[in-house]
Amino acid sequence: MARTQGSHSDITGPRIRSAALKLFAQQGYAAVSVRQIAKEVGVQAGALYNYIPDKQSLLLSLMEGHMREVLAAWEALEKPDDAMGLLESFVRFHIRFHMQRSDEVFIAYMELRNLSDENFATIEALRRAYEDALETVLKQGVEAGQFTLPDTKIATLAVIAMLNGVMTWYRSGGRLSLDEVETVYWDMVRKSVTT
Amino acid sequence: MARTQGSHSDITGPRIRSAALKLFAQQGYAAVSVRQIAKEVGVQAGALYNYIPDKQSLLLSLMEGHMREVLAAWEALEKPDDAMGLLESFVRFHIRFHMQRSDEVFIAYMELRNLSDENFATIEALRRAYEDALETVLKQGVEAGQFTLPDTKIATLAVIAMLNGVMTWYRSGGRLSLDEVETVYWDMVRKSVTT
DNA sequence: AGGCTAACTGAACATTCGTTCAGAAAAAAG
DNA sequence: CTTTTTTCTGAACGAATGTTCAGTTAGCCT
Repeated sequence: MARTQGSHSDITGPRIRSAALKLFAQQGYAAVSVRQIAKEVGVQAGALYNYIPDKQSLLLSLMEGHMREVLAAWEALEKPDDAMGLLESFVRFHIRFHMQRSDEVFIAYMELRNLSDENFATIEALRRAYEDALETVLKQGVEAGQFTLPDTKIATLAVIAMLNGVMTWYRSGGRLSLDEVETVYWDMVRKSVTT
Repeated sequence: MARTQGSHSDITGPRIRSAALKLFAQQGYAAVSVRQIAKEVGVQAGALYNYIPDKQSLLLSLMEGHMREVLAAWEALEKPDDAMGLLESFVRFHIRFHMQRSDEVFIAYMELRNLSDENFATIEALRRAYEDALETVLKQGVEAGQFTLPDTKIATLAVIAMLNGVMTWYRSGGRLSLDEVETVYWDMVRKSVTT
């Protein structure tokens, strides 16, 4: 046997990516074998190499794709222009967007150490760009006298870390709706940056 | 050759644990081989099995040991009895303690998925106990009218996530001293839980 | 109908993995 | 000094790893 029924590049390619995404998030990059990914797709291990140069490139591609999507989504969002409204937009956007892609987020934050130095630098630059988006908002608020912060850089990291925490515990169908969670977090963030 | 000069169970045991700790934190449990740990200790791979039943037990032991130490250290701490003072104590304790053991923390939060179901439950229970310590403080503050929180459970998780964020970026010798960092975070936490 | 090519199989490759164990040597006990 | 015990070596085990590739077939084109 060789080429199987209904096989198609357009289909197999994305399926490899989504299978890898799910498995990497579940078990970690190093713990997932190429054969495991192939099995999930329903194909032999060797077939993957028609789509990826090697395992590490697959990881990089997943991470880089995710980071670029986050940035693009934030850029594309319609935003108010006062700092307070911007910050609320960011908080709600971050929680909503990241909750919809918890696997991608998990990988992007956990598998950095499995990247080569060069690839690491690539991803790190993208993450910094996203952090800068928030810091810009905070700086604007400080200048306008709306926020009181001794250090916008630390505040940026603190807020993002806090928001990322949602993904470690929130499960849809739980006690609170996603909208309620957004509001609770926005409340805490707002208070933490104002006087 | 067999037993080498100066070999001693009392020495090799801890050295295995600390080598494993360092390597697991650096590269992840799944990516570190038993032979790598052995090399770091300066011993052959087989020798490790005089000290551990298997690789997984080593991971569990490291995680469990850490969690118990955190809990014990918090219990042993001398604390004020008003909620505000307690919360400040917790924030400063958490940052200081966890910064001194960043490897342990990293492992305890990242390698949960490499644990068997039973072992996972053990660690999860210990983590919950620590979270409860903070939630108790928050509840006390809410009852006393000092804190304003719609949901102490979420607030607990949000605060811990925020504090844990320090470890992803703080490096000693940087722009701020650990004490200053503590103060900045305490400021944000205090404001986020009060009106 | 027949040929072409894209898509996949299945076997093989050298390495590495976690783990076991008989035996050797150092340290402790007598 | 001799014996016992503790601690480690070195080789071996089968299984699994990432990756390559010649061969086979399904779907498209003419």
